[in-house]
Amino acid sequence: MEKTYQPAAIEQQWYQTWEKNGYFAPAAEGEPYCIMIPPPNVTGSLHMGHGFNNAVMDAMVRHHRMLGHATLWQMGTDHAGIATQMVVERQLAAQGVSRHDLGREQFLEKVWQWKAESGGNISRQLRRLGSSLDWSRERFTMDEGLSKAVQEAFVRLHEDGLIYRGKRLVNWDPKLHTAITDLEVESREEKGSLWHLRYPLADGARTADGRDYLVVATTRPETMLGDSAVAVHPDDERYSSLIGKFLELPLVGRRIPVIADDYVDREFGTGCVKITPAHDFNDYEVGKRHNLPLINVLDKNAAVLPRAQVFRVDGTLDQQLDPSLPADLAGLDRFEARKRVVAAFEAAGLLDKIADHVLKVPRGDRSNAVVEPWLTDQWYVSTQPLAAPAIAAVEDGRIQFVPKQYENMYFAWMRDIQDWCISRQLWWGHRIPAWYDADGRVYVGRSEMEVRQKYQLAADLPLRQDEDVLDTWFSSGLWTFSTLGWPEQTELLKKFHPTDLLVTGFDIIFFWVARMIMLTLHLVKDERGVSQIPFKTVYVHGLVRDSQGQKMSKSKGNVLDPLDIVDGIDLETLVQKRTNGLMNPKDAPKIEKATRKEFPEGIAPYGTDALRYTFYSLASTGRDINFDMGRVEGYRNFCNKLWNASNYVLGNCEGQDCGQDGDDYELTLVDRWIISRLQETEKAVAEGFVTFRLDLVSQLIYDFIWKDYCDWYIELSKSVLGDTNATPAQQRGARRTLVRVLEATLRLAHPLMPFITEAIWQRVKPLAGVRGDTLMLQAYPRADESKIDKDAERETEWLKAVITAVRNIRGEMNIPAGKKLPLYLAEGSPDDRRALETNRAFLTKLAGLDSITWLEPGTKAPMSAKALVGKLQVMVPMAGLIDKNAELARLAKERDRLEKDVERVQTKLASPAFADKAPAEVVQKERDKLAEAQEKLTKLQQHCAEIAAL
RNA sequence: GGGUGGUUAGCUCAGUUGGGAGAGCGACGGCCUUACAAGCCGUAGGUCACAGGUUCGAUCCCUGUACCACCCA
Repeated sequence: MEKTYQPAAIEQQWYQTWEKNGYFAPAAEGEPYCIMIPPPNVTGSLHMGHGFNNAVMDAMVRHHRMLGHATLWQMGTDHAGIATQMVVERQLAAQGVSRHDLGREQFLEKVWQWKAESGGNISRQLRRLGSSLDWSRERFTMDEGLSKAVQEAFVRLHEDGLIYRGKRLVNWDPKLHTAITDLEVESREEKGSLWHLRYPLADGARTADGRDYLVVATTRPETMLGDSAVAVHPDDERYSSLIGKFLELPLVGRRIPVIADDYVDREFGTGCVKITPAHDFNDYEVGKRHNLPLINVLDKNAAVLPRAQVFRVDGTLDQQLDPSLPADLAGLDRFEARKRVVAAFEAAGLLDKIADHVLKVPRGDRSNAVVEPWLTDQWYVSTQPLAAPAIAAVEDGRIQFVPKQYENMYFAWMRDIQDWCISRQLWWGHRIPAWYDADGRVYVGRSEMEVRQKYQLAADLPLRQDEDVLDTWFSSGLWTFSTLGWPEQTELLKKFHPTDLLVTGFDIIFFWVARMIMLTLHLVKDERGVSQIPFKTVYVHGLVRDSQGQKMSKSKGNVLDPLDIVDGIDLETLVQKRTNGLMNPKDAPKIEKATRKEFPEGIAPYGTDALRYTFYSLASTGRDINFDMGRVEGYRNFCNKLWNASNYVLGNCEGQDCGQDGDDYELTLVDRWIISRLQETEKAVAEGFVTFRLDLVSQLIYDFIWKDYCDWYIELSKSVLGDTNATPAQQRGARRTLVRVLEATLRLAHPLMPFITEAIWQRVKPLAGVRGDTLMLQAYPRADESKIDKDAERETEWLKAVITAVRNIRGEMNIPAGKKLPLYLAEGSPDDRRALETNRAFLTKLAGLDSITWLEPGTKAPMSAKALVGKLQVMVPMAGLIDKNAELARLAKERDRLEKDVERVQTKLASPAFADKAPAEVVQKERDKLAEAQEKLTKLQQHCAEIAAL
């Protein structure tokens, strides 16, 4: 192997080998295990969230594959209706072409062309992360098969009465010209104004205080054109006499009633609220209660219409109301119209006042345009009937969320679920399988032909298909089964559905998880006709943030590209990457400064394994994952440690007899100890996988490799392999242990760090007597409890404690590491004596000793620096080595510690309540602790006195 | 306003039936000891946000407060 760890030299090569050999596809044998990738957006490029998410899935998948399961982790992307259409439109715009210039068909060709050229970006990036996805079964939501599934789902839901078409108020994005759902709207507080407008009372009516007008307060004056009423609170005495009277709507001249409704907040503004049912969700509800007309005054661009469109609450046209609107406002954008309306009120003396006001402004998450509540015809999924079984599936445990607390979030949303608007006014997406005749009657079916047949329509009756497409999330909602061939009952579907695990961020529980559960339960049945769930477990993880806990975003300039951490990036390129294409270019200098400060040297190439390990170490149950580059570096060092340790093992074992054949070898105490520790680690790791605690798994493996194997076992092995006194059988035993433990450890760590483990394993396998082409397909280590050796562990702990005691003296006394020391041991028990004899060679080597003297009782020891291991006194003579005052200072520290201990335990034991009520064993433990500490303290004080007397 | 999660070492985070607080990074001191300076050895550093309560005993259980974050209205 190379002398130093070079991730770039091994990663891509191994990935290609794995993929080429088809190792990612499910094995023919074994219990099925399946994860469907949350389909990345086809326009997307890899971000830290993907990095984390896929690292987790890959660990689970590799783990199960090595457990011998037929493991399928299937790749796929979604077509991202709005995002993709925007990307392609932007490209066209650069050439001065709009999609309308091209027409629908040609535009879609352009999109497919774009997809072919640029859609594979994310796939390449996922490969770089080592994701063992089955690429041979890669799917795309717009593929023929999935499109068929989408169509089938729509038709069936419609037939079951769960999809309907209706005229409703929707969130309209006037920039993208499409409806979007609540979930795609982000409301943020922005500064605005509250305009107080006077509406004159009609028919000579007067307010209680004698005015001939009411004042309404509004944040959106332009919508007054569509007012249907003014509402007051029914109990508001200021206005009670006016309820049922009329107002004359300024600028428009329409008569509108004063109505009473609980919705009104008497404290807000003037207590009078203008009601605009066609342009506000709350007003829409008020309008329904009072049967008010819905007066739409805006077009699809949110510009004022020349004539209003008036509907009744049931969606039918209202032809009685005069739809006239002020001619000078027609065609004006809503914000321009707002200025004109306010000016007109002011000119007419009807502007009461303008107050500053902070309000929640709804913006589309894609376009950032202010979303307009707008009255349109849309398709809806009726969610109530779907929600009940979806709630039940989680309540009764068929589906489990990990961590469990997210179930509450799910329930809360499901119990208050709104019908889901699934139509989108886009071109890119699944066209809605509905046809209309000239009278606007709607027919739903799988094709025009089927529709004619199904509804017995004349062959020559002109039909036109609905122009709209379906929400991308509708197709994503079918993901777990559409990707397996549904509606056909394919073998894959039978074998792998329900899938086992879904790994996702909590932010899309509503967008995706909940909808998948609803749609799957309704549409997919097993052979006995029982509803299937989409997955058994939902592993919900937090969002990756920067080390300060800030959300990573382009506009904040704190995004990290996972591959820049893998490959490294120089500062200038990083600055450029972060400051290019900003929505707000003014932020560039600030971002540049922060970036230069945070990464003065750019980012070093840390490799995929180190990046992955960092993700695992942060994969605890919290909602935020604060990503810290310091930890990546730490885990890169860990990779390096493993690499170098393996170099040591190979150097000592290649070309040597490693005791693989026959049983002519001997295991020392420490061989048995490391084997025992390995079993315990394997056991705990298995538990960590079952409970999805990859942070604990990563910590266990880290500690085992670095602390147990490298710091102790390898060091101890040197005293056998480099010691001419050791027998050949012992040396064979040591080599055998070195190699076999390393080989098992590589298998243990492989799901987390696939590349480095594979690269090393290839060299280690022949020494360990293992066959196989790839570590990927080896058996995952399982703990053998019979090899857990408590005696070996106890004795090794003794050995480590004595070595540490000597090292402590050496370190504190500034004795050079190379200086060999004489060691005296006194007041030891027979156990200590025995442990010494078994471990004399180890102790000598690791503590750097030139002699060990066991002092029988009564024998006088030279004046020494002392430490205690249990009751055993560990002594390093001071003569010529140790300064009296230095030793006194060291002992003082130790004495302080002991005194604190004694005091604390004494206080505890002195409390009568403790002795009476605490369990006897706890009390006894405290007594023992006190006795031991006191004895140590006495000895220490004695020792201090002796030294002080020198 | 309602809800959820969080607050542990300078920083990023663990802490699993309540019984002497841990890791990595950073800091300090000493070492190129033939796998590894991306390293080795040693050391320091925490009234576990705050206030109550339950308990013999609380980082852990309960209540409240503060602050942070997110979700919903």
